[in-house]
Amino acid sequence: MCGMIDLNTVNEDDADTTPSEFDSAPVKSPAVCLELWHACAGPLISLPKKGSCVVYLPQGHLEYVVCDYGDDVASRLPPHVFCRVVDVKLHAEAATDEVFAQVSLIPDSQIELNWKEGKSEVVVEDEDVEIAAKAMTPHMFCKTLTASDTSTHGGFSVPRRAAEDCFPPLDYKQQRPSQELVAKDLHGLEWRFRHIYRGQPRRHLLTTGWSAFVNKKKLVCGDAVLFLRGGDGELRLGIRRAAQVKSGAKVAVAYNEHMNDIASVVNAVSMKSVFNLCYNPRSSSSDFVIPFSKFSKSLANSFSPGIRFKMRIETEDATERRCTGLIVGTGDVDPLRWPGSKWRCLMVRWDDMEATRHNRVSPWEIELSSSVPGASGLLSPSMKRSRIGFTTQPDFPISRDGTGISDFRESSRFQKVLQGQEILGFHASFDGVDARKNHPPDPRGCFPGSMNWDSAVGNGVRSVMGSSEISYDGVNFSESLRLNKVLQGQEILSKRPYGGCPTVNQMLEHNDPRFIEGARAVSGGTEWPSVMQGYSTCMRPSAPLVRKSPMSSVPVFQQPSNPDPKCGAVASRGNLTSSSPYGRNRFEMESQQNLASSGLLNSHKQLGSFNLPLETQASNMGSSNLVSSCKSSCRLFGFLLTEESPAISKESNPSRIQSAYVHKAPHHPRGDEQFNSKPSSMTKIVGGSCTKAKDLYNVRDMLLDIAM
Amino acid sequence: MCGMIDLNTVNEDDADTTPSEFDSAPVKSPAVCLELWHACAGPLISLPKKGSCVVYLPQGHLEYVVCDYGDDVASRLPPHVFCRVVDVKLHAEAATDEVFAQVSLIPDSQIELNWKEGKSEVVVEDEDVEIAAKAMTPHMFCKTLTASDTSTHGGFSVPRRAAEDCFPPLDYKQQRPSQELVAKDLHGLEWRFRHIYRGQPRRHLLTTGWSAFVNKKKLVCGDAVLFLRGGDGELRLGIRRAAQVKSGAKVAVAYNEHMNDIASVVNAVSMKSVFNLCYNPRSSSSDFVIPFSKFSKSLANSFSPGIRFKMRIETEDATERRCTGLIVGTGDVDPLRWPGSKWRCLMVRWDDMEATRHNRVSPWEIELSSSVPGASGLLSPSMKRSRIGFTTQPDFPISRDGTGISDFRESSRFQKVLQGQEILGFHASFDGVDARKNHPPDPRGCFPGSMNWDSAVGNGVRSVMGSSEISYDGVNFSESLRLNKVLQGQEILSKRPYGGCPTVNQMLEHNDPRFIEGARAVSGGTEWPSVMQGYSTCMRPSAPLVRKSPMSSVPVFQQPSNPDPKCGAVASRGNLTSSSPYGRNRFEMESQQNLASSGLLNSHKQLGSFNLPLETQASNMGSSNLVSSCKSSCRLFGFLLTEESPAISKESNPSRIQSAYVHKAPHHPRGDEQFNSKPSSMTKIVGGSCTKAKDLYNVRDMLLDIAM
DNA sequence: TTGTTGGCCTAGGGCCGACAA
DNA sequence: TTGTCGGCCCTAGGCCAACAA
Repeated sequence: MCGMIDLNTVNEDDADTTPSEFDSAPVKSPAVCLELWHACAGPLISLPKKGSCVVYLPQGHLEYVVCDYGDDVASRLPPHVFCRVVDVKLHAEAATDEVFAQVSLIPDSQIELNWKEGKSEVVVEDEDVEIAAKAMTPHMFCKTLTASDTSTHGGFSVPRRAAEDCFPPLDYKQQRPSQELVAKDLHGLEWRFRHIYRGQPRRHLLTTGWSAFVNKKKLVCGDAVLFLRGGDGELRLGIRRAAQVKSGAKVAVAYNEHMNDIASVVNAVSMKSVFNLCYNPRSSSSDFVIPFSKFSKSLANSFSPGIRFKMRIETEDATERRCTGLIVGTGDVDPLRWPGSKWRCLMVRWDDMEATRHNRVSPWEIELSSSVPGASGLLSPSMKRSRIGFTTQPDFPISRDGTGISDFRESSRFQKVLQGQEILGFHASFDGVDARKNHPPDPRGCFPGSMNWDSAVGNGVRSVMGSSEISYDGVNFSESLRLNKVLQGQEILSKRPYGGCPTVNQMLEHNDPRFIEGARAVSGGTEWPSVMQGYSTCMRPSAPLVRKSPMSSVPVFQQPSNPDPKCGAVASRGNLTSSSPYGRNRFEMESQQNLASSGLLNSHKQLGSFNLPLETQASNMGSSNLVSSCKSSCRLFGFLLTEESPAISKESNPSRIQSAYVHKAPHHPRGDEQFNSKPSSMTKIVGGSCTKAKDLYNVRDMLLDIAM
Repeated sequence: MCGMIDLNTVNEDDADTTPSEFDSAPVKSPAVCLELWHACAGPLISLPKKGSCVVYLPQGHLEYVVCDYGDDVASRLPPHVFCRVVDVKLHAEAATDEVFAQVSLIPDSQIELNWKEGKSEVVVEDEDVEIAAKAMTPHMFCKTLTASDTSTHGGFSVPRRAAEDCFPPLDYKQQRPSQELVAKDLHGLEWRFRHIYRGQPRRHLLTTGWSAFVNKKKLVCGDAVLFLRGGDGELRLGIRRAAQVKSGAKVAVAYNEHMNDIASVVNAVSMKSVFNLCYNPRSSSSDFVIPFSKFSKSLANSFSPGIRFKMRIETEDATERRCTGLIVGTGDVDPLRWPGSKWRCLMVRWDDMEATRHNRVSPWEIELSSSVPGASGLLSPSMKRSRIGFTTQPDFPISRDGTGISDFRESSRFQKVLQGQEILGFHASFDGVDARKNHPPDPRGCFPGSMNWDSAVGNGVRSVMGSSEISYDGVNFSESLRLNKVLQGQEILSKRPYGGCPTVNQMLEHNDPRFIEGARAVSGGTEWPSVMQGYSTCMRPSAPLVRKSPMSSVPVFQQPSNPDPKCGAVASRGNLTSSSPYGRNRFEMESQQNLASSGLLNSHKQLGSFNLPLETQASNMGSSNLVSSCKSSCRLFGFLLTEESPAISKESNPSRIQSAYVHKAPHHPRGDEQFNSKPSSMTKIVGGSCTKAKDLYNVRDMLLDIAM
């Protein structure tokens, strides 16, 4: 009993170091435990790797922050800011323990130039050796808190295997084995718990100290806690909060920080200096920073009206849905301010009508269902020319009757785990058996990392053709590795060393710089008519669009001509004015897709994918030789799409940037002496909340450096 | 018991509407109860009146926020921004209940022009009739919480008179009279308390509900609560927190908001549009917005090296000290960025050496000790010329042996109240009996308001001579009215209707616009040599300053010549290098001052103060015909200066702007349609925290309107 | 008159095994 | 295996009068 009181007292003291209600303005701790950070971020996280190339889209960023904004930013920024990742720092909110990453980017016009010229150098800085080493953390568990866990009445019921795996062993010979656990949270704060093994039947419990933790962290039923035993034996303790509505104040803070971000980008682009964005893995998505490879590969495709596609969409509970739709047009969202921007340049029509999804998507968000391996790459040069030169060739064939083709990579990524499943470290067997069976690891020992960007962009793997299906095999393997363990619907992440892959520099098929440069200087009529925007759809003369009425949401297409003979799919003939002609049985549709894509795979492989690329960021058609083995998985996936089953439907999707960049760290782009001398004094004033102080400098920089 | 539980439950529910620890970013409620706001703001508050004229000094504002800043602001703003007060809105912080006011200003160059031409029109908008009517609130009390009040062990002990005055009467015939009190706080939230009259001897207590209030408001021993029964009988409940160290986060937020303020000023000045500043009555002072009348009157004086002055300085516990010193020079603080600025243009030397006060003050901060009624006005035209034209006349005589002359307005303003003193409404007798006896109210029924700016600036009363002692009588009366009730060291504010005074437009003695225009275009040598700054002191040739060494803090003056014969004081002869020659007995000094000032009063009255002006903002010498009756008050004042006695030393000082402007509300200076259309949608996003949302618009405006 | 203290009651925090899903 | 419940203990919140300043 004395020990229990001591525990409580200790936690009470610890609590004093946490921010009080009065000064809980968002303050971030500078650095956190790497493995704990990843554990808290969850399996969906994918971060750009230091040294890799990305594309930042200020248009998307601004749209995410405000629906309406002035022309000033647009006039100062290109629609696509090509950058190199200078640094990636991991942080956690002091008040909420929410993890986020600070990504430092530096504009690098060379990336764009190289790309336009068709060559692409990607420098790989293998600074992540120790990161990779530390990333292996098998001893970890995550449990969603039950009502009992969070009630004031009792303690925390520890799943048996979790306790045995993560906690120091108890002396079971004693009648009531117990010990004191000390676990550090993301901020390094220590939390002490009494761990006891008692009851009939025996079970592991955390008693004293637990309720203090629950109170201080404001945990509620549905939140998850996460214990992790590091290689050093130290116990770490993290939180994954249940999806919750953001308060007005939080929204406001996020807005503020976003505007700072954008202001700093404006400055940084003109100064070619570093700017920072913050990456919040668990916030709602708005992909305004994407890997360069994903960007370039997606643009290697041609997006003609009538092409079917699919897209993964996250839901609040971190589960994922897959939606399919039809491209109905292309064109600038905002031809005045962002001419030539690829941001949401595709007008789409979704298959499920009840969804109130955006009717515009960006090329990299989607995967074309009807793309043919090799076709895109083979046709792309002429495509580019046709795009500019008004040829009558359609960019791409359209699958027969509009259903398009879907791939099955999704299904293999779903690792169904039921309650009571074993917790396994990396050394244990993988759940992704099918994938491994069919695609043994790269003989050169190239292990994909858990963070897709790292392995993909960092290693600079890029297919010659720019078609992502070339790299499919490797990706599938990578993903099966990534999400291999789940306990009670909470993923157990087994991280892999990465960075061992050799850099592969390959040529891109894009040779026409105008494709990216876009119609920035073009008022209309050349590329995508900029007078058509919003609900209007644009297309090339070869596939003229006939709109019934300006406000009609159901445009009518003439059927495209010249379907690609190599493609197993046939151009759509359906009159698209009929309401949702695709609303047919999912299984039937996907079976069709299976046939089409499996047939395509072989022809594609013949095109010379000499390497096993590790990434699939480029969104294009999916095809897989796993088709024969994943029938049941497909059914599962179809089931998941129709029923909400969070415990099973948690999916790992490393090929997306699913997060919004919501916070920014400071930078001082100008060498102004007065400003350089200021931070120290200001930091002193602000005291402990160092990051907040830094944010202020942004405002100051903004105001004094830029505004005045 | 059931009733008690109900009470607790109700408060628990109420608590849900208060911001949680997670979203306690400063959010302000849009409007609060006027009388409660004033009660919480305390007696030191003085707000500019709607329609009145003020001078905003961005230099002071910037210095308050950052010690070091770029040249951009300065190049965009004049040192003195003449403005009209468009609006004054009262607010309270949602998280802390701290009151603040939002002051909307619009630049008005006409004020400056008129002033330079010697004429001054001040429009009085008598929109405050209902305000004045509501401002009368006799039924109020304020109690500093004791250890018992804030302990979890018990409730709140209500002072008997307070309970009888503010709470609904109890049925004392019952054995244990009790009732439920419902009081609304600044945000309109209702708090319920059980009010019981029990114990032996009987006393009033708040039991059930009290601890919930203490917890939710995070009250600690030393904070004060404030009950107020409005005219409608509704009970109101406010908080005055004890002086506390601001957290880093708070400092950061304040910084942020200040920068927004300044940015909006830059924009507003160029656009001649409205900008907003926020006025925090209880924050530390930095007078960068002052009433125009105070500004102009103070500058009507001549500030020559060697002149003695006094200045009121606030201390943390809201008490006030009065400091005296000597003017040792004049000149720009920052001749490069703010040439001609009157901000802290006076270099001073304080009498008490241990004080680490700023060695520069602004003219309106001080009151000259040796000014002679009429002398300033009579001499000022030549002064202006001499200032520009290098005459050899000293601006002003200096009192004999450097002690100077102080007035007794201070003393009459102190209304000593001991514990247990009666609570009296306005209708009751004043404590300022002396003042009333000697200075009956203006026969025209002009009652000074509790907010000095209102009566002073709003009524536009200005003396012909520009010497504030002319208006002394009225001021003294005003102030005695203002601070007439104190209970337990907490003031009970009895507000008066104001605005009943007729506008009096009078000519200023300033005819030379260059006096104000300053040496903005002058590089040096004409007015105040701008090459001399920082520690260097400037003076006119007639009163040359001999500094022992450049870094010496003890400059040596030649004694000024030509003391004004009308002045009872004689020019200082003391060698000012001797350390603190003024450090003598206060009473002796003040007795001297009494004699001097009383002698001066008559001569002054002969100069034709045909009106009874109501304000004393202009800081200049004080003189009073109260000299004979305020001997004891003087002693009290002297006592207060030497001993820290917060319960008694609380002083009303309406003639200062003692607060910093720390927060700003939004404005949309640009007529841009896009911006005008934005607020509604953004407000919707932010939801309840409307003011926060507005703040965001500032940032956006800043970024998009100005920066980009 | 009112701040502080001890007495006393009780709601709820917190540890336990029982029981059942 | 583990979520929930009732039993039980005990702390601390909270109401009270006594006492003292």
